[in-house]
Amino acid sequence: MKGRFFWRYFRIFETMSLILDNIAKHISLTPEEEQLFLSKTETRQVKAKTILQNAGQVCKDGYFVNLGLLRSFSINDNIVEHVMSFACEGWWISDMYSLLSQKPGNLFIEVLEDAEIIVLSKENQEQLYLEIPKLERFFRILTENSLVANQERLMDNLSLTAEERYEKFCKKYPSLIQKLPQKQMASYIGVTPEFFSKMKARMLKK
Amino acid sequence: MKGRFFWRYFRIFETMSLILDNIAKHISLTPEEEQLFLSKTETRQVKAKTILQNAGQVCKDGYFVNLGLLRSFSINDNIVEHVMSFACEGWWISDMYSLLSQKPGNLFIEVLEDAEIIVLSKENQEQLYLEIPKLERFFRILTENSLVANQERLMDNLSLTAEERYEKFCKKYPSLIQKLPQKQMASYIGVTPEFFSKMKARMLKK
DNA sequence: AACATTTCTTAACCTACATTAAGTGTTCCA
DNA sequence: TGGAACACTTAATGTAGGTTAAGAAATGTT
Repeated sequence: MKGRFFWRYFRIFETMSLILDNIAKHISLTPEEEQLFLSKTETRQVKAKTILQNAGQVCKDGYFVNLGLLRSFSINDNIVEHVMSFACEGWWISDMYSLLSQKPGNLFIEVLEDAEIIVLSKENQEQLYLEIPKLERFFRILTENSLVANQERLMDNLSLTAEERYEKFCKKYPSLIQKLPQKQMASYIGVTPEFFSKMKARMLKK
Repeated sequence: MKGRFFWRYFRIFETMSLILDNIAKHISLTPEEEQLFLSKTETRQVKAKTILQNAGQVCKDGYFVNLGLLRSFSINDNIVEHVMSFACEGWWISDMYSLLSQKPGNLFIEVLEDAEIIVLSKENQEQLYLEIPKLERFFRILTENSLVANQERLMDNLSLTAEERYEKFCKKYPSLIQKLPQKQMASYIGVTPEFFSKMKARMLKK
């Protein structure tokens, strides 16, 4: 049992710097600023299948993933799910629309694999902007990269076949393919699980 | 002929403040900072059909539209065009991927209607970030809003029919519908001009 | 180990949208 | 002002991907 605790805290210690490394890639903070940043966050262990955010509610937090796997998705006509994004180690995830507008959102955020996440509340984020203005730059760059990725995905959906989108997805996120159930991938590239299955069989024949 | 010049300069004078108003919605600049900002930009008159940015080239500038109408689009297999975005009065437009990465882009930027634009080069933008750090916040917010709009469009493409996407587009950009040729709208919502035409006829019958 | 739940596969049939092609306005500019 | 280029329409035919349904694997839970 001791071992368990050891590993748990070791892991937290180890992953604690992941988010700081992430930030350091774009701006440089002093050790004091780093501590201030961390003090405004909360690290949380969450189990698979936990719903962190429900559609219809106002989103209060952004999440940074230390370990594990999350997804955000919307539900259509109470039936069909559409994956907006996945987030694994080192990625941020949130319902940006709701977080920014503070209006009820359309997205669910769900834990796909037991995860350790860092929670940054909207409130604390705003405070941090005032206390460490450099963070404006960091989140600007983060958002810019998100936007570019999203624009590419949009154009891909308009111009590529499902097969081409799948191949692109595999190249772009090789680590995710191992972890993801097929239906999640199908939803992300924008086809039904049935068609996805057929498509994969067809691709194997070549 | 005198009249022409008068109106031309009157218009520039008048629209000059559009971009400042735009900025003032999110951050407040001192008059000096406003002048500094403007001094880093260049106002340009461009005629319809001008191509401001070519795919395959590195994008050096962002454009703010004072007057007129622009679009960005990519071309598939040298045949099919897909509209990424439109920009009319008060909107920014650029090839974000290329502008940020400084790698050759995939987008064309074309003037659809004679326009007056404000050009902000990447270089000057970076300088302005250093001289007026508040601008980080402004462009962060701008990018955030872009991201949210783009995410919604992506989900709409995954979950709505062409008819529903068209209706949404009409509600969201009523002023654009008047100006845009149908084929541009068709391309934006992601269908062929032929299908778009058929769809409109079908919708009228109801 | 055994049951329930979820995921994946296969197959028959269906539909939203694409393609091709031909014809009819419009716009523009020499 | 006339014709070339472009924008829009209509219609026949084609197809990528959806729907429904049923069974087989895999996974989780007790």
